[in-house]
Amino acid sequence: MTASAVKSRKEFGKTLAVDITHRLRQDIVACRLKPGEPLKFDALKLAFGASFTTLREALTSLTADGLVVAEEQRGFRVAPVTSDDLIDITETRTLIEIELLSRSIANGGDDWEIAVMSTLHRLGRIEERLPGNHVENPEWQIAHRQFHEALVSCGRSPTLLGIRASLFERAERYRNLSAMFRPQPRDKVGEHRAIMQAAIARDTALATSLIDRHIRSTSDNVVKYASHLLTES
Amino acid sequence: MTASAVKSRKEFGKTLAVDITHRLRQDIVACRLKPGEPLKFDALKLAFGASFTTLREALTSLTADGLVVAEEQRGFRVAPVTSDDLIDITETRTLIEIELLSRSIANGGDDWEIAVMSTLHRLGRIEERLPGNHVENPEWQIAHRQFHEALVSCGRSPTLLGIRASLFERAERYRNLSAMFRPQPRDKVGEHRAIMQAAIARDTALATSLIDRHIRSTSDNVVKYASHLLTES
DNA sequence: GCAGAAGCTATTTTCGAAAATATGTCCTAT
DNA sequence: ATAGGACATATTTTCGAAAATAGCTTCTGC
Repeated sequence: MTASAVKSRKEFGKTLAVDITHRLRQDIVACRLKPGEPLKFDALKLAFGASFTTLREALTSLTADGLVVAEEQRGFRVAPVTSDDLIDITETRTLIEIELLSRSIANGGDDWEIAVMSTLHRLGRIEERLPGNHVENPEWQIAHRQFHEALVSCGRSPTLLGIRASLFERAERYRNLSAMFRPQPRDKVGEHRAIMQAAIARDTALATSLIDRHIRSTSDNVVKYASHLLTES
Repeated sequence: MTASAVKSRKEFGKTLAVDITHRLRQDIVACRLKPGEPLKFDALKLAFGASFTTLREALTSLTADGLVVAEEQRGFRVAPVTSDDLIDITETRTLIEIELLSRSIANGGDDWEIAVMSTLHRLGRIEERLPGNHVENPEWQIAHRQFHEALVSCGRSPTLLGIRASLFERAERYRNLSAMFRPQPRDKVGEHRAIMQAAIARDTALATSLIDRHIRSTSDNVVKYASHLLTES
């Protein structure tokens, strides 16, 4: 267990349990906690400086997110990574992302266009500064997430947006897994720009088809470079 | 607070926390715990016979399901019912239910057809026995849920099926709310049979259009008979 | 009369000990 | 040798007390 060391308390939320949930989530998504790894309370206590109860609450939250699995009376483990799970996430994401992007294109106004363009711009600037493998760079990850969030931000469905956010995180874990072994990052700049342009142009058919391919090709890349890490099938 | 009295321990799961999660969920879906009602630990302790910690874990789980809302440092409340939320759930359900039904029609074999027909048959028998308002009857509720589950059971996506199950529960709470005030139950028998027939006939377009209307009309009925209970807008 | 502080009460949140359960080891009988 | 049982250890799960926080009431100064 090489979890994040004890940082400043209550970085993310008002309560310790919420804070630890976020930190555990980050550690799992970043694969600092390895897929399938048992999450034992003694070790977590040491790493996060919280009691059984608080940790238990955090793990229960993450179980709902699909990042942790619980076996009753036998504790918690980091959710394993499998090709079936990756396929499942990818298919579900395309369905939901396409729906939300369509709605955003229909509903978005000036502010939406500005948000999409500016988040993409920021992402581009970060990529210029770091020509290497930026997927491991947290700054890039945040900007990347914010661009995709901006695209769907006018979907007007809290439920669907919540599901989308959760799936994005589960997928991000697989991306991080593959990034460890990918020699050079594939060029997403062009893909992102094309999606932005189609969205701003209100070309729903093109934009959704591009986002569909974007999600699928990301998933294919994971299979290509990290298949040896995926258990099952 | 008129929650379910302390029943036999560990009815649903191996651990007490999981058990209490299920019981609390049932109480919320059945509206025995009213929407918006504060869930105070002293009262819950009395009603469920568990400690702070265990209750906290259960409430955290239900927060992820959208049946409970948490305000940090200010405790938990039963999720309020609002027209916006009902619309959101309904729209999201149609999207996901249509997708899963299409996939089931494409993938389902003999076993699937048998499951769909037999669950509908059971539902019909229960409705015959109880010509009144059967929505309040737990036996009917289980059979109704099992019929709809059977329809989508070959959707082959654990993630999507999990989301569907969660949304079904959230919608069920609204149905129960409206059932309290609806004078006579509308006749769902015909609707259910038509959906079953279209599904078995592998008429995807018809089946999905029927399920879409089925979900929307259920939602409309809630608005019709329980609008005075919905806060916001 | 009222704003704001200070203290008191109600409630949530966190903790570490104790109970319950699972897992591993060693012994015995066949 | 091996299956099965009994003990010992490791780990999770649950509990109630203690700490932290929010909300309410009262008091004071203007």
